[in-house]
Amino acid sequence: MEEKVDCDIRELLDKISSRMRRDYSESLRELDLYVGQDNLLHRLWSGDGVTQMQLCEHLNCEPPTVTNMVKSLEQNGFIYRKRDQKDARVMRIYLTEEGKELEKPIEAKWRKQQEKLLNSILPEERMLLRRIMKQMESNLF
Amino acid sequence: MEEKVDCDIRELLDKISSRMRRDYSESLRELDLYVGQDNLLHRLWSGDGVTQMQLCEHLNCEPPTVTNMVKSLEQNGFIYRKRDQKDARVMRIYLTEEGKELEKPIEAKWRKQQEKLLNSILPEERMLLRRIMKQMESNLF
DNA sequence: GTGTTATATATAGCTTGCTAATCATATTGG
DNA sequence: CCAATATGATTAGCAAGCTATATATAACAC
Repeated sequence: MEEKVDCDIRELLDKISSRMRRDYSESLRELDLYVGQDNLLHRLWSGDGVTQMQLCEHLNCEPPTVTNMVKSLEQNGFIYRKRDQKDARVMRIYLTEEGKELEKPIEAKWRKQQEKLLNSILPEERMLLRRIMKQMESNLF
Repeated sequence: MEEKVDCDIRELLDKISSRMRRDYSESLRELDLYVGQDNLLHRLWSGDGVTQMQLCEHLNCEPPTVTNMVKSLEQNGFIYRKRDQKDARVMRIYLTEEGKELEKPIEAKWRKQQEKLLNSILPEERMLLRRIMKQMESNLF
């Protein structure tokens, strides 16, 4: 019985996240972005000139993934790359004007998505949910 | 303030699910499977001879995704395809012996993963979490 | 019965992710 | 100073996911 509840949680998490990703992905296409690229841009909005390794850490993904995302975002004109002056191995990533302009529309989409997700869930429940999820996060890392 | 809490929830969900997927993916490689394929097999364990459209619905994904997954699983010898007798458009998917044998090891991995995820979260909290997530699920669909 | 429309699957081409292997540059040890 | 090692990024190749498009078959309309 309790086993079943736990199992539902794993499945539910899976369903919710894949559905969210799908919805969100569709919504981002309006801005000529793919899902995940918004997170990379998010990191840049709080400070340009970051290395790809730093993006790896922030996105919690592997270097080739960042290489691909950066390539795609550069081709679409949202960012540009510049080789570091002191260390020629390092690429530093900067926002273009177009990239900077995405901050507000993306934030609006985030807000919209979280409103949809949390609809009719009470503030106390949200607090509790957040606490439990924090615990789950630390369990995984 | 409350805005911030909500935002954390969206981000947390994203982090948790991507981390879970990553861990799980790595774990499945021991069985020569890729993440997502276990869900397809899961549908077959509760009844063979399903069409690809039915798999689409169960996995909540698009037809080309199922085509690719089925191709990969067939090449690895876990399933086989047979054209329907009455409707020549339809492909029916069946488990091979190898595919059937995966049920227990995969269930073990599920259990292990959910134990890791829910570590130190109390039964009452789990019940509540499940209820809130059910609400979130219905918000999205 | 033939033409049109609907349905099931497949193909092409894209991005996100991964791993394994490669390349270029830095750093460190002798 | 030069060899060995470490580090940052890239490339190749794979699977999950998508969209748009194509193909084959079925069902429906006239």
